[in-house]
Parts: sequence; C-alpha cells; structure tokens
Amino acid sequence: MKNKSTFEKIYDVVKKIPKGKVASYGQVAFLAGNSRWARVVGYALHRNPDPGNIPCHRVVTKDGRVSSAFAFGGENEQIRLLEGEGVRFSDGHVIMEEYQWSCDI
DNA sequence: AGCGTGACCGTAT
DNA sequence: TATACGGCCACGC
Repeated sequence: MKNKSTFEKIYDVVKKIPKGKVASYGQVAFLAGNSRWARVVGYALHRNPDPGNIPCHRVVTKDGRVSSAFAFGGENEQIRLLEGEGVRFSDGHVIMEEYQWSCDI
C-alpha cells in the first residue's frame, strides 16, 4: 500500500460523488482529509490528469455556483451537464440544500 | 531547497 | 448587500 498523494485522495473523493449530486470544494477537501484543502482541490481539478474518470463538473463552490474561471467548455456547459444528471439550477445556482452530496463519515 | 501559483473559504469594512 | 483582503495547503519549476 502506498500512501496516496493529496491529489489522489481528492480525486478519489470526487470520483465518489454520486450522479445527480454535487459537492463543494470545501466538502471534498474535508472528505479528503482536511477542510483547508479547498484551494488544493481546485488546483487538483485544474490539473485534472484524468478528466474521463473525474467528474469535476460535480464540484461547485459553496454558493452552489460553478467556478467562473474554469469550465472545460464554459460555465454553461458544466451547469448543463449537472442538469443532465437531474440537478436543478435556480437563477444560475444549484440548490445546495437539496443536491449537495451528503456523505456519512 | 525555495518561490510562485491557484477552479477556495471566511471574516472584515 | 457587495467588495476586499488574508489565510490555509499542496504542487510545479
């Protein structure tokens, strides 16, 4: 067993996000091990070494809004992908209270 | 070995 | 309510 790098942990958590649910960067960071890795999560996803296996579009900000800087094809594209999974958007933001991934630790 | 960078979050004004 | 700044951590060169 090798020690997983922080990135590996983050990717693992992101990959565990169920379809039709979203998670905030802080939430992923917390599940990965530290709630302070929020920036690292963004950095890790920015690298996204495995976009075919890492649903980075299910990761949104705490406000339920997709990151304005990134979007592998436009913010609208990310939102559309989530909508395609059953996630509803209200005024450009997802209802976190309803769709935020709740992982029982 | 050290510096810069980053798709964040929280608090302060 | 909106905007500004700092803090935290890990990765790349």
